[in-house]
Amino acid sequence: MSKPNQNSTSTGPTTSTQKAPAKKSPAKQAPATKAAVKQAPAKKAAVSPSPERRGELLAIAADVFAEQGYNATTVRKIADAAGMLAGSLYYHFDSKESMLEEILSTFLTELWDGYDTVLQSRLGPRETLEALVTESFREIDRHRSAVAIYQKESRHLVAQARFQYLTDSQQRFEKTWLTTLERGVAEHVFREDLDIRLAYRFVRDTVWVAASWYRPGGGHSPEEIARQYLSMVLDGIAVRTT
Amino acid sequence: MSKPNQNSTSTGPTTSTQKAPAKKSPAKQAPATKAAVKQAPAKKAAVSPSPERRGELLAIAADVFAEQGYNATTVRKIADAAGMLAGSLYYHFDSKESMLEEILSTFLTELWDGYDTVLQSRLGPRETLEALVTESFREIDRHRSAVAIYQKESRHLVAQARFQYLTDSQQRFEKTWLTTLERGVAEHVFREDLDIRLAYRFVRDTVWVAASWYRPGGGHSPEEIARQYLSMVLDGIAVRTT
DNA sequence: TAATCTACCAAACACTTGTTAGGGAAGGCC
DNA sequence: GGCCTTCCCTAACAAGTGTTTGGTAGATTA
Repeated sequence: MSKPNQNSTSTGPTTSTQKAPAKKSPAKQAPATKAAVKQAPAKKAAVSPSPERRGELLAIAADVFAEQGYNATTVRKIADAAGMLAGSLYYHFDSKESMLEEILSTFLTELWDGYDTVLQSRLGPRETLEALVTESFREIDRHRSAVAIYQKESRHLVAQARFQYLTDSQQRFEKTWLTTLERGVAEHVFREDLDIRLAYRFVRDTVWVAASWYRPGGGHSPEEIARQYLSMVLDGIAVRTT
Repeated sequence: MSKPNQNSTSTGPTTSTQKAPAKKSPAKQAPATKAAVKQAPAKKAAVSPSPERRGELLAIAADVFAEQGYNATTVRKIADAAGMLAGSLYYHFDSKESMLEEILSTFLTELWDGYDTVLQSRLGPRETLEALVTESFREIDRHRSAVAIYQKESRHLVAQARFQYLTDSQQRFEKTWLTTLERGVAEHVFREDLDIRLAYRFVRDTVWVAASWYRPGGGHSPEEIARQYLSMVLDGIAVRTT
């Protein structure tokens, strides 16, 4: 009678794999509606529940996921935080997992929008690194919950076909950074005596773990933090002995 | 008839708070045995189940916790990995949570043993930092699962009185690092133009996130990784422009 | 040989989990 | 007015959860 939800807006960033429902989730539940699985009912348009409300609820869910962890978060807790009952969430979303997916895919889409803008500027390697790091801190500022969730859960999710885009994004991420670092070494702006993969992980991790402690409005703007981080990453914390 | 378990060996590192059972866990379950909660039955000695077997099982549990996450890990999965049934675990441990506690407390105890050895040597600030970082990578090498668990779960656990020692350890950790950094600034071996708290988080995070990708026997020894990390942290990845 | 321990199994328990089905109040539109 | 849509509630479900209880095979001790 009333169930127009589904994730019509999960654009599936970086790669538009758009896998069919696949259906795996918790247990073989309700063998009712035995058909209607074969090919997905032609994507029933893309409307019904207002996208604004979805966005609100997703923001709430993201906060709870980030704070308690995905598995420790029950749909009832999310509903509580939203001031409604558990079942009501299923008017907007078709599963707890699809909320997670939409949160992460939205974040990654915007992240890569920012990265692509940087990369298209074709800056030098050092300037590219600076711009990428700064952009990363801006994304942490904007999507701090999503980043925290990504950090904690992505490792367990990559196994599932539904989250294929996480793997894709990660690979593209790695390639982007490695290329930048290698270019820097070739142009003699980055040290060549370092293991480049180690340096990659070093830069990557130092940036993103900041999401675990960063709180917006805490005296430091993202750009300010980025500047300090870059100063440490590029020049180190030791005093120059010249 | 047979239930000699309990966590007699959880020494509760850094601070021996030794809180009583507290009993909170999953729901108010089983109103049977309504008494026997009031004051904990006087710590029934400290023997029975062989400590070796406990250690084996804890190592297995730690691996599963680290890989799947604590909440996503069911006791049945642990039992599976150990080649036994879920209920049998309760001969050795009195709860899933107490396994987690023993894993983390064991790790932290050994970690602080190592740190204390370093700190007692009264090295200069730079040498202290180098030694602490190196020691950290050795601990990651030895307790990689425990470190991974600590990274992922400690944030949710600090709220519980049972895990008070996590907070204690964290505070001591912070004080140790901040002092070392401040000393370094005072002695002009570390840059003084940096936000010291930011530098602290920078160093702390860069070290410990390595546990998420580090795999022992992967070509790099802990000391080797430490050396490279230290090189980046201290001198940066950029080429010196003198 | 009998008594005792150790370490596990088998089966259940009380409860929580994600999810569904049907219904209904509020408001806009004809 | 009647109708439809939007958004939520009530109440339940089936499976999965941590944990307990009682039992027992096999080694160890007496």
